[in-house]
Amino acid sequence: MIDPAILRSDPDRIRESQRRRGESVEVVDQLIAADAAKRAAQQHFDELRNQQKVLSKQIGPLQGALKKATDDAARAAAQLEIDALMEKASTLADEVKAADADSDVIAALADALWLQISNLVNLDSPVGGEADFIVIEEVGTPRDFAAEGFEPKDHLDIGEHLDAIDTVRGAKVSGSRFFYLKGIGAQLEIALLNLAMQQAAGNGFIPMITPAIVLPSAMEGTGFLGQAAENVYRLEEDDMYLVGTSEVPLAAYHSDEIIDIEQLPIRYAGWSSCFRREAGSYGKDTRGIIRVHQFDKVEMFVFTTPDDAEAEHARLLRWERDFVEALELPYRVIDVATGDLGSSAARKFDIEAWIPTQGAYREITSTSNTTQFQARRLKIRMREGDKVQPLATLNGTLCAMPRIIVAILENHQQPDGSVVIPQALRPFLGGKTVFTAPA
RNA sequence: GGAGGCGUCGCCUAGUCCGGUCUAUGGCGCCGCACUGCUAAUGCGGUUUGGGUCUUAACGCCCAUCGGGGGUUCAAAUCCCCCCGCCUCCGCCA
Repeated sequence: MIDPAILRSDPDRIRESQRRRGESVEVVDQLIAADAAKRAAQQHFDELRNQQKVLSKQIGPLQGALKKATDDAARAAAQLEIDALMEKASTLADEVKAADADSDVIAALADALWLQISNLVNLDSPVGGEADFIVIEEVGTPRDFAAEGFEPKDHLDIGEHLDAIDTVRGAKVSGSRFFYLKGIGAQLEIALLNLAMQQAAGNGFIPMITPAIVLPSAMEGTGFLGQAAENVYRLEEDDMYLVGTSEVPLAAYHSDEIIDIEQLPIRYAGWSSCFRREAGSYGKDTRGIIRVHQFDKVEMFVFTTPDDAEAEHARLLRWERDFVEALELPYRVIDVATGDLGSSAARKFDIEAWIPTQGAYREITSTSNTTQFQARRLKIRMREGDKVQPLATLNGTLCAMPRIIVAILENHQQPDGSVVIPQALRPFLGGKTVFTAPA
């Protein structure tokens, strides 16, 4: 959630953000009313509760005096006094109970509205929908296969030729959008994992292997139960969720904690399986492994100060580019438009790799500055002297396996169906330079 | 899955049997001040978090917070119920 103080001091800023996102503006006005009502109800309760405590504290000592009293007259007098107070206290107790119940209902309403407000967009983000991104830079030159004299095959043809990818049996066992990585394919993923983790560790990231099933609080805290909820697998029996990214367990790792500012930034590189229902994507990318229900990913996640967040965001993008460049893939960087940010991000940069058989750039990484939005929901704060305030969190893809594998196979394929291995990966594949079909 | 024990404001800990004197004890750590040639030691004071209110601000005051939720009561860390987590033992198991 965003800073509640902004709702009172500068609601127009929130309205403008919602407008740029193409999300509800009137929810802001509902929230202003609900927020005021919440505070009023709380105040009413606080007052009554205070009266009740005052009364209670008078009754206590009187009870003691009553026990100690020796003569009947004193006992009767004390009893009389107690009875009078008790009567008042009794009606007050009912009022307190009612005020408490009221306050709970009103607070729940306000809290529910808060969850509908997305993060404040960065004013530098291009305004618009999915197609309104800005291309920041194109790097590398797509190969000219015509000049080389052959027609490029798509990643699935190559993967099947190398016996590296098996989507047919994936579908047989688990249904559509599931696949096996086999032989060379499995080795390739492991090599990519090692390269990614080596790079991340070199940049100060702590390697992490995270849970892939989390409680609702973690899912909600990271903002995945809003509009994105339809893409999340839920375990009905246990009321738990399969994560779509290790961003979730990494962000929630420090939930309810206060971190000394001296320890920031804290950087984690998380490795986990990711699960996505891909609801609403029927018919899209049905061939191959570009869009699948389960895949593995190395995710970078950073806890830092709000002041440092933008600079860290630039660093995350740089590290993502380093990785893609190490794999010798042509790519471009885009500045994602406000309507396509997701609820948590204030700003988002995607890297898209060139996919020869599609003649298009396709997303392979995404890095978001979620400012204090997730931290506030997850109660992750930093201590600076005697001040405590929510810190900033950021995330970025280092290596989403299927899409990187697609890009490598397609961009580095040879006329004979083999695939040249990028230099950087060779040390993790026993020095092998090329993938060829098994005999 | 079964049996037992436990969960207190950074860490450790008292309090829970028997409700009010808990405004939650003490130690460690940390912060400030004093003393000191410096350090150490010592002394004094402070030190949960969130919300509200007042204020330019600070201070102050009020409410909540003893794993979470519900209940009993004028009053709950304390009594009752449900849930969660941790530990020990047993069973099962990659």
